Amino acid sequence: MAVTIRDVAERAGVSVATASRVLTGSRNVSPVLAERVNTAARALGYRHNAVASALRRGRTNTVGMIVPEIGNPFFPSIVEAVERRLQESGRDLFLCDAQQDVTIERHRARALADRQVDGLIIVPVSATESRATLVEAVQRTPVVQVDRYVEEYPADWVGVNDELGVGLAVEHVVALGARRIAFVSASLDSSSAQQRYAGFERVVKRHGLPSDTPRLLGTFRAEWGRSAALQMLAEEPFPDAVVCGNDEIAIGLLGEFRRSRIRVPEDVLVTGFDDIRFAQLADPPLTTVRQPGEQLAAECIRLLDARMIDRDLPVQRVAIAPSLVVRESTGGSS
Amino acid sequence: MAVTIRDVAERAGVSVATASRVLTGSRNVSPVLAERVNTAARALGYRHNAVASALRRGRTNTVGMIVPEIGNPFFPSIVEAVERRLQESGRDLFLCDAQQDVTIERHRARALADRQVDGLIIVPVSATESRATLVEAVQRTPVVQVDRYVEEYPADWVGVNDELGVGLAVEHVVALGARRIAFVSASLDSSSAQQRYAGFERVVKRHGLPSDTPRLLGTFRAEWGRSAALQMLAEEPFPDAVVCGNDEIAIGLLGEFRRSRIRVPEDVLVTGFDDIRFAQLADPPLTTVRQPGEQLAAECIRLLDARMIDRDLPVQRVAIAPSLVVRESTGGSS
DNA sequence: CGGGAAGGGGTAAACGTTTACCCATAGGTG
DNA sequence: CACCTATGGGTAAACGTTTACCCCTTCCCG
Repeated sequence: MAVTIRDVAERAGVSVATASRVLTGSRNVSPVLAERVNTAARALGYRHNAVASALRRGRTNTVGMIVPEIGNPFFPSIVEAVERRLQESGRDLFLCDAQQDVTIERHRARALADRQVDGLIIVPVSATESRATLVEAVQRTPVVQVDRYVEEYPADWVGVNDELGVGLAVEHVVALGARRIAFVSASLDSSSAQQRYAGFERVVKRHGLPSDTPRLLGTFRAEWGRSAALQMLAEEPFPDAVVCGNDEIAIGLLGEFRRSRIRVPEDVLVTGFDDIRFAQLADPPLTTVRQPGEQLAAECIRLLDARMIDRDLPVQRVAIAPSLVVRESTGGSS
Repeated sequence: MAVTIRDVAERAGVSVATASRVLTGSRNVSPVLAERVNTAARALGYRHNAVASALRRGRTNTVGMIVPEIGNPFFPSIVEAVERRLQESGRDLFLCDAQQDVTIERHRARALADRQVDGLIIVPVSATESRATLVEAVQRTPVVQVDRYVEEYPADWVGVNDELGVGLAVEHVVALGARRIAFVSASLDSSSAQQRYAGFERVVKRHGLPSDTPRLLGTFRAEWGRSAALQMLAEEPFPDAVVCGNDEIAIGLLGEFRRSRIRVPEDVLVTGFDDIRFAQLADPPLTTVRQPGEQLAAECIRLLDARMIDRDLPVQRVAIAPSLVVRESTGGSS
């Protein structure tokens, strides 16, 4: 079998305790013995057994993360940022995909907890149906919600102020003269969808804009953007601007408008949300609300670490203000 | 602390052995006792400790996966497919991101092996510099390479026939009358880049096409597509067609062409590779070579399972034939 | 020089499962 | 009835670390 710490100790002529102390640096060991242990370990090709260590210490130096769907290009950006942060403290990230399914999400959460991750970062699939999973997870391990959160259960959260973000987009198109503004987003299953919708309604109301414009709620996918576009094209009057719940929807919308010879931004203004990689590559480049991924990640790890130190800390919800990125889909930079 | 199998056994009035046997189903237990154990477990909220189990059994029911960069939209699609496959056999996937860095890649591989994953699926960052990592991993656990492979080290691989795939694209534009064909791709660090380049040269040579057209090798990113486009615009003569090493490059290229009022496909034909989600949303929708993600995933798991059963199996390399998806960037469907 | 503290070493008991091994009983067979 | 096998149960030894606890020196200080 594999070489164990026992083999190392034997070859170095010390006890396993000493070997362990050298290898983990948990206590001072005389330089002579330390050197002997290190050479023995190297010579034997010793590899630390993280499972045994985890069993004994009760911690794994590992953080779990669950995202609703890794294919949604917004999530990879935040995963990458989180991973970079964790690396600084020498921890590893295990990433799981819930495939937009709360049952799978629950399985993943359990699998991670069963493996004794030191903490869990989760973007809940649903504001309501992910609650049970979250509650269970919180009892087992420190948990931080990112981007989305679960209703009626207080747990740490860090994300962008969605409500404000969509507000920025609406204000922007209003400033450009739009009056009839449509909203295309995902159905209100997730907190982001809810908050973004609320932001839209708030600003529309505040400016006394017509409220009979389309509010089309489907999914956060480009497919939905396409069909929403078709739906709007079939109806009169056509809106001055379409504010979208995320970039993918907006990109789908742009594609369909293009096909139908609707010019953006001349005939209609379009905005997105997230500022994913492809937003600036869209045709025309997409005005959108940028989520500051690095900050989100930094805050997320901070929260998680705080919770790991003290499970009884008061719940924190950190909302970071997003910023508007103006591109050609609303006429380009001022 | 948490409730252990010992607590369950006690409450059910049986030995830990019996409790374990009921809970894992490893041996027959009389229905009466089984029922008692199950109710006890439920009542106490018993959760299986996967770490302890892993230590004792030497296996974890877990597969590790490392991709060069989760932000590259091709990888999520294959990750999703792999995850679905694994789910069928009740295993979990732990995904890691190498951030395009062979050092991080090595860390991740070790972290996964240290945690006793039952197998490792890896898309190597580099054809040469990932070799050491791969060799080390293979000694510790069953490994399957996906999409890319490492040079001069025989290990299982499953991927698409890149050489053939690019060939399809070139043949396609040749059939449409293109003579001067440029190639924009990533530098030849990875096997995919190498194979795709080889496929390009082979078909160009076979048709006796001019070989003084641009061969621009940078990265697999849209950014690079942009600058390659600028480079080509600055030179005479302008090519009839540009075959790109992946979709992201092609999309960057399309963006720059659009800005420079070069019409696609009228002035130049453009093809991609991968058929990522955004290929059909590009402007114009992108003709590309589709990687059959589900098949890749299925084959990958099959290989991994075979290798888990017998470590001494001869090395297998499975190349799946890709297919061409014709869209408007080359004039649309025939 | 007595006593306490500090430093560095070892022994062995955890951590929570799984399972090899043993034992008792029941049932079948010659 | 002797013997064998099948079945279902328990005991306790792993799995590889970490660490509580103990011991022995050495050193410092009053």
